[in-house]
Amino acid sequence: MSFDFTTYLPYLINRTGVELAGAFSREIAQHGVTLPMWRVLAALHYRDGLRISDVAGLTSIDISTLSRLIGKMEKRGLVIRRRSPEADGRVVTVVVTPAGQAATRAIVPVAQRYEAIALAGFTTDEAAALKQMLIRVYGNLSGDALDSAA
Amino acid sequence: MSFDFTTYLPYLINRTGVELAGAFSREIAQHGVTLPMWRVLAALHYRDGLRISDVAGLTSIDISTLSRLIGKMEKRGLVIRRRSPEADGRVVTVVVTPAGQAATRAIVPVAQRYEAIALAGFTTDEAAALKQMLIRVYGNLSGDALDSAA
DNA sequence: GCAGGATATTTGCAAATGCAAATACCGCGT
DNA sequence: ACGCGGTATTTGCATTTGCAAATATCCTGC
Repeated sequence: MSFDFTTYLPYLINRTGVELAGAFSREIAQHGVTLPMWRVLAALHYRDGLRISDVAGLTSIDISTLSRLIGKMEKRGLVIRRRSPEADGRVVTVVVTPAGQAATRAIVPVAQRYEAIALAGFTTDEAAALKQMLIRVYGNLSGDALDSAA
Repeated sequence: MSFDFTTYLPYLINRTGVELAGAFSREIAQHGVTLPMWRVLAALHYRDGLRISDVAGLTSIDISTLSRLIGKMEKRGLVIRRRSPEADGRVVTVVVTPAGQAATRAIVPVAQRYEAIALAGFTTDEAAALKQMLIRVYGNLSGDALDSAA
């Protein structure tokens, strides 16, 4: 049973993610935003007015967790839930408030700094290659590939 | 405020980790083991009889969460807590039982299959390069680099 | 125009999580 | 031998999480 823990891809990804999340979380707490909240803000910065389910898809946060998280963010004045009566009445879209935009503006430089720390010593090409490979891995995992394997 | 969400490293790492974890968890549940439990088993497969704090370091699981997790694993007969009276009496080491070994044997092939799925389309060199880069990133994050940045 | 199945979100609930305080133990200095 | 700061683990507690069921709305066929 040969199994080398230390070069096992899911392990390497997990520990890197946890480490990244921990340090970053502590710092953005000063801006009154938790890490999951930042993820939502980042998704909405990419495109404002997304539906809850779209935010879930982008952030990999469970949709029920997200529903409650959006509630908290609403209470903190970061976002607003909006139901459009004209469109599909089941859909809730999430819109960033000015306060949410301010929080995003404050955190983006922190986020960029952390990425720079993570990629210290990487050439531009190396960093791009790493990202591209992670995108490929994600592509391999999403959707049907897994179902057929199970 | 330029910030491209879709090529932001922590984002790419997080979503890949979540996707990987979700599919894999569902499958190993059939073996009566949760994902955090598998992480512990994998760490102990690497080296049996580790201290709780060492397992925490290897698995990136919080030490208090781990204390309770080990308790559950003990109840399921996967591992045993051991306090050696001769050595430092504060230390608890964790030892795998035959049932734990059997579970590990059952899951290792599943784990390998998932890694293969994740790395589908990668050459051996590419896969090695990806892993090596993740190890470098982790190195950049652990320890002092972050303190000086905060 | 209405029943019935599909989709989007919310809510109930039990379990997992992480921080901080408590506990147990070590070893040094006196 | 004793107290004291330091380390390893556990426990208390409030929060977060995710699955499954409930709710609300939509849409198609009749």
